[in-house]
Amino acid sequence: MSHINPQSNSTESLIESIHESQKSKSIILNKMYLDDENLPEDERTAVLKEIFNRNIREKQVARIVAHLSPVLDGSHPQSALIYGPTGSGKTVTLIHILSSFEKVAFSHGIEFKYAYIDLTAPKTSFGAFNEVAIALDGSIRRYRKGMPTEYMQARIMDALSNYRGFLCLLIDEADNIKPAPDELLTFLGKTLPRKVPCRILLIMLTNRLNWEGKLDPRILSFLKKADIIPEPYDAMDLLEILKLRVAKSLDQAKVDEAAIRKIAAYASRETGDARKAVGLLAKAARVAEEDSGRLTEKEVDLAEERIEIDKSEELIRSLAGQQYLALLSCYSALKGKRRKISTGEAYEAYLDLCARERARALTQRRFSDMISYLDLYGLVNARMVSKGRYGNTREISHSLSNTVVEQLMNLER
DNA sequence: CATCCACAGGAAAACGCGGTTG
DNA sequence: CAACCGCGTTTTCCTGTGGATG
Repeated sequence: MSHINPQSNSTESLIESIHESQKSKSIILNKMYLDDENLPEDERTAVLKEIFNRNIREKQVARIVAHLSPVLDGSHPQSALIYGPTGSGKTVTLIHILSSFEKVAFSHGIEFKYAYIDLTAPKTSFGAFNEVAIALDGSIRRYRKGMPTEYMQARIMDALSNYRGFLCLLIDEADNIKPAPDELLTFLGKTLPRKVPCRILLIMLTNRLNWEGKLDPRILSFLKKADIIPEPYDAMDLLEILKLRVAKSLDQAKVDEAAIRKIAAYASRETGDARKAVGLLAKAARVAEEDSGRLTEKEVDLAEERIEIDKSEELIRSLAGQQYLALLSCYSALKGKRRKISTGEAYEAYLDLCARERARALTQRRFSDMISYLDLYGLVNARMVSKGRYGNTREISHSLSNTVVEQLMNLER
């Protein structure tokens, strides 16, 4: 550090100047707001508050509030089951409503609490009880494994034994309890209300429409559910959400309005998933930083493409060995030959590949299954065609862009 | 119109592998 | 330690398919 010769001096100035130019390119001022997962809880709710102050989810909010409103008169509304695709803001909306509702209820002199139970990661019914207990008795520690569920239930009841108001349990991804959700739901819906003075209101969120079909009908009967289906965000909603994020996290002078519109349009065309939209925004901002230093429609296109590539790469990495071999053989067969190949040709290529890799080759039957798997995940296109007398076969063709294929070919593992 | 190709895809048997039991 | 079990994967065997072709 202390010893400075002329050479390192020039290097230092180089570093400085590069740093300067990087800085002038930098768009992201606060990347925290671009990453939903890592946003601290209070910031998160703050962001939400702003979103709702802009009246984005008016209709849905109205629906749900109408459902809850009997509480203000002291009567007990039904439990609710809320369906909605991922990223349509179920969780967000409900947390917002409930926290506001809590305040309103308080001003009406009514005790109303809510607890958020997060089952976004799949849980066993034990794990689910654990979540409930943690949410209710305020302790942070998890209960150790191997504890009887009765004990957990007792803890839950203890926690509630002095509470006489309303308790709303918000169960996120309620369908995620692994073997069977019956145990938890029976307890929450049937046993608990009898043992505890407070009034329990279950709100369950799921993205599977047919979920209730899988439930025990007896459970359904005491759940007395009401269905609410929020529709996904439309482009206008997304635009508002994105603008908010841009204001929070980016250097607005360097962001084109048109680019934001484009992101909103893209995300709403795809799924209406707000999380994806924000993800795309983040990617585009990063692309812009590396590149021109401005976030325009061009950067959005680029980011879109990169997300596409990342997705398929991740997908390919997660493939089982044999499936990966099958994929390789498809594309190596495609490279030599024309645009379309038959299953037989692909299988031959696969056999070759296996011989070279000294891996045990699987049957054609299995291979054909793997082709359908690859087709399902969009790594190849494989549609059934009949060639009349010359049989039925799948025509396998590209579905990945050439750049991806290049990378995939020498993606060693 | 019957035939027949070259596979698809269902069913069931066989295999493999970790874990358990006698 | 062998025998056994449960479970997911793989093989084997099988029937089905749709249109070009004779």
